[in-house]
Amino acid sequence: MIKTKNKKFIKSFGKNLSALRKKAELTQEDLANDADIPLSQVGRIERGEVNTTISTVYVLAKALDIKVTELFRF
Amino acid sequence: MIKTKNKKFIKSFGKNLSALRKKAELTQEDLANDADIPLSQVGRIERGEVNTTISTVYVLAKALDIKVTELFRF
DNA sequence: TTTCGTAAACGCATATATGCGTTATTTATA
DNA sequence: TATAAATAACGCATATATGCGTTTACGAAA
Repeated sequence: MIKTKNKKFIKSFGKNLSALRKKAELTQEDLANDADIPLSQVGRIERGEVNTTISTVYVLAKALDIKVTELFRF
Repeated sequence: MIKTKNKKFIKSFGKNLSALRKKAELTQEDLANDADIPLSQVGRIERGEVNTTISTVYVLAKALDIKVTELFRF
């Protein structure tokens, strides 16, 4: 059970990821391929449905060619 | 199965957390209490044994009174 | 050595992220 | 409108993070 505050944090993270992905002009599928994770997972993360792990954050940052810290700048 | 590169990332995260905790002059138990997570979990994260989630990173940052991005500055 | 504080290292159950599909639904484009 | 592209929303199995407790190891101080 995720606490209310954390749910908001996870939602914000997803929104930020979505924005950064679009800024990079990538589709969810592109990002999924580049990060080598399932497309469905990218969707779930962006929608704030899952409390993703730091290793996934790492591969997403790599694929977006940005620093991990950028994904948390919101 | 965590990839080699990611294992290094997780290890680095743990080391950084440990350093920031000590800088805040907190024991693992203090941090666990403040972040409201099990003591055993703090240990596992610091040793790089687990690929922790962003919500745990969030509560750790809160407890340490630092920004989430600081935990990824390494 | 003995005691104490701290961290490591267990075991085990439960919740949930992930991985891999498939099927809607929405959005954009011809 | 029709078609395609992109995303959402499923289902389900597996891996693993978490939660909680206990035990062991280790260093420092008495």
